Amino acid sequence: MAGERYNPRESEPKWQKIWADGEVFATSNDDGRPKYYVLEMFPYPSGRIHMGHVRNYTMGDVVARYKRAKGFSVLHPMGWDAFGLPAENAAIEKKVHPAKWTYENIDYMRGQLKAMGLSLDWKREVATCHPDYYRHQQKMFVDFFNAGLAYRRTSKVNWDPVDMTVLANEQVIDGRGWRSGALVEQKELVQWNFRITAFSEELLASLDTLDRWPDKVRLMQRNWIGKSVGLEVRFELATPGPTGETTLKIFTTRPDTLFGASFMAMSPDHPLAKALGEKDLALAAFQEKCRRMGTSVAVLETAEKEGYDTGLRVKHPFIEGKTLPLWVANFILMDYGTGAIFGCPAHDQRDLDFARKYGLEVTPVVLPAGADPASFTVGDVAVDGEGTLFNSDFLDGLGTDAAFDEVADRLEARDLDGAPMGARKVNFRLRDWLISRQRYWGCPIPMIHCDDCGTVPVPTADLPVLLPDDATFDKPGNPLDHHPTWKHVACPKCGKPARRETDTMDTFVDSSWYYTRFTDPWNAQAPTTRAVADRWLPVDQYIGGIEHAILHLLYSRFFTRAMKATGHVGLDEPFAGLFTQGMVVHETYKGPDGHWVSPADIVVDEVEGGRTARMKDGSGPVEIGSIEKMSKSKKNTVDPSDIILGWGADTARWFVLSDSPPDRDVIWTEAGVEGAHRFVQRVWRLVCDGTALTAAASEAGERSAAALALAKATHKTIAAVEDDIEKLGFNRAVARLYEFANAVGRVVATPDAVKADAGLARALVEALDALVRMVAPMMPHLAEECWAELGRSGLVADAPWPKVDAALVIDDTITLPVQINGKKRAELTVPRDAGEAEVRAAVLALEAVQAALDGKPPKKVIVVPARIVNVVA
RNA sequence: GCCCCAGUGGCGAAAUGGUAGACGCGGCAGACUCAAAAUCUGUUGCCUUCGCGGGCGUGCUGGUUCGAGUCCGGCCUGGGGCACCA
Repeated sequence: MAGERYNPRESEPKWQKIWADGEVFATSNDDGRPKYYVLEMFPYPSGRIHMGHVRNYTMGDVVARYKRAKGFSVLHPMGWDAFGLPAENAAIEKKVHPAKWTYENIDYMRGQLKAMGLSLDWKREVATCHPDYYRHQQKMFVDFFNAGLAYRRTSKVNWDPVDMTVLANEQVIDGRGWRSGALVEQKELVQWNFRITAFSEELLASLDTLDRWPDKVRLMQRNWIGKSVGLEVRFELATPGPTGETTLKIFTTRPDTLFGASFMAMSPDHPLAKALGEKDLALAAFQEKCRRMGTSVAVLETAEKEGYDTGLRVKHPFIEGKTLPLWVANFILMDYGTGAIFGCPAHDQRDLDFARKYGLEVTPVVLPAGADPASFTVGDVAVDGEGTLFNSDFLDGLGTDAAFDEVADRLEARDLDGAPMGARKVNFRLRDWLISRQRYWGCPIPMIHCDDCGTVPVPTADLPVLLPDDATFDKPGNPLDHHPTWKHVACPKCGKPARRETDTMDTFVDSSWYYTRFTDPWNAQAPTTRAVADRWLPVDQYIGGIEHAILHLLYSRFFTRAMKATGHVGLDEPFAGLFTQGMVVHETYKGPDGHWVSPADIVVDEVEGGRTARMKDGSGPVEIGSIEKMSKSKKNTVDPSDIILGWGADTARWFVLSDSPPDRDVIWTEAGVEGAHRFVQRVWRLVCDGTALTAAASEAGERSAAALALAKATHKTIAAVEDDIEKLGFNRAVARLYEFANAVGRVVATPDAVKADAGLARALVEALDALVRMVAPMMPHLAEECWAELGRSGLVADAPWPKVDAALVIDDTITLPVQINGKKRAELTVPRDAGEAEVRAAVLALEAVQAALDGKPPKKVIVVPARIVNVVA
């Protein structure tokens, strides 16, 4: 065997079979050792795995295998986020049933994942589209409903009037339906929601406890929840509204700027705006135009600000006789605050843009520090910071915070129609979670509508509510709704004919508790087995894409609380540790005909520092484009199966761990893969060649200098790699292993020295043993092959992580850089435990320091122990 | 538009506020070879110098510090999210 190249095509399936047959990675719920739950975000079964999956699952697998080696009882499961739109699109476009499409994709992708050699417990696999999974989700929905956490309200959707269907935001392109091309309308539907806002304060406060989450994710969630302390103010209308309204309630976080108010604005969906629109054709037309923009906030806020002057006027609460015009404006969201604001253009950019467009007054009332009140003006940039009030009557001279309180106090004390005019209020940006989807391929919402009894939950005994198999997808609209029989059902309360809810759940619901189901997926009676769930949870390390930083993670945090409230789990926070990985990106290529071409179809030539590309089939030159996220549309994808077939899973795994820090994007390159594969072969060669030299290894006495150096390298590497893996710094761990392999290689390259020195041979045995154990979490197949070559029994997958000998990690002397005025000018080697005075004296005696000081005493000498010395001349 | 993040050699990158460029890729030179592949060794930020050495250098710009890739302010560029893609 030695001397031959390592053949992954032969070895990888062999070891995968041995692991599977031995159930090496099956996890028992009765294991007494300390638990470690590592989880990667489960995939949507789109058809094939992509490089992003390879990266994600490799990282998780390294952690899982490493923790196993550290003696933990590791839970490392896998499943499928299997409901969703693409299956329904496939049904429409390819005439294949969503279930068939989904399960076939799962089968194929499971095979791909297995070829990666992941240490997964496949016995716990779940698919969210399977009734064995979603029946429990339906049970929890009913529990949430009974606990007041699920309710119905009216919400807006994007409506395609031609396809008669609700469109996802991504299906609305430039205001038109992606399939029909019809202008999209907003439509109001009564829909199911989860009351996530019941936990706003808690979801916010609890972020502080998630100390193993990235700060950026916590910050994003904090901003998303968007707690703000402000004032609700009821303004008096100068003349009553169309249905007798006398006041307009607004929410503001800046009551201090009230004297700078120059207009009032409300959402096109505000009840008053709607009432006005019924009598004002021009306003109705404006509202219609707003409704055609769709429901996406990003679209609303990037659209040019437009408004319509209703002609109504609103009294300024503090300026006698002053009234403000009331506008309907497209950038005011009905979902935030009260759906109406007062506009203060000088101190809010959106208000300023609006005021400039319509020629409204701009009165600055907050003077930034250092500005001159006489000459201060606002141009096209609003001044939104703190300052001192001016142009503001009784507020003049106050700071912004004091002015806030003064206005709040006065308005709270003032009466308008029998109630205080102002009220301090905490407002959250977070909205309740709309879970209704008017689609087939999702978890049916287990409710029944009865004309007499109202909305009644499906009794537990009748769960699950199964999706009908015989749905049709060639008609516009919701297949569940137009199914001939499915929705007709007897009311569980009174027995009279009633109708099933035909909405299904948002797929984010499915992914909000799968990690809990993994703890006991065999429980047919209940979503969870409390004791088991409580033992495994929280997930110790969750790994997935940064694109899930807000929604999926926030919904899961809510869902866990809701499950706790309904008795299904005993904890609040599901993910103790979170890591967000970067994307896999690749160069793009355009062929001779100007179309995108696949990397598989081209050849790159390196010439004189430059790179050019041409078609493999000789049809012409290829233009190398920018590096972008791998996508089908740009054809810059690399199929993991091709890589695994050509190079082996270990090469692919090593590559995605190498070079790029895991939280940053990684660029897939052919050259990088070749480099990774070279290392696979190099480890194999080292183990084979090294083993051949160490037959005479013995425990014999004194260690030679060479033996000590190798032993030190071994233990320093173990310490460093361990530290790196604990911090998920896989690229650093890889670099340390390269370095270590180089050190081992230098020893193996001197066979005579090894043969003559039993201590060195012993150190080499130890080094190779450690190398294989350290490489095992990353390249498990290669490691097993090497383990056998080393003559070890059993599997390296079952072997413990090597132990660090602390004495070999610490050196006796250290070399300190010596700076003069912050620039490195010399080095100084001192004993590790040298005192500060000793170091200082030695530094001042250095020739370079003497020369720089030129006989004068130093102004300052900074000695940072074991780090650096800086002499200030 | 709003929120968040990133930017360092030819390339991917490393660096608890303390020697910028570890490690890898690529390049160059050499060894082995009839030759090539594979492998191994050396070298490789830029400018300057025969050399020793010196100067410059972490997107731009200003600041804090004995010392800034790292901290703070203002920009530029690229990316993620914005509630029905997952």
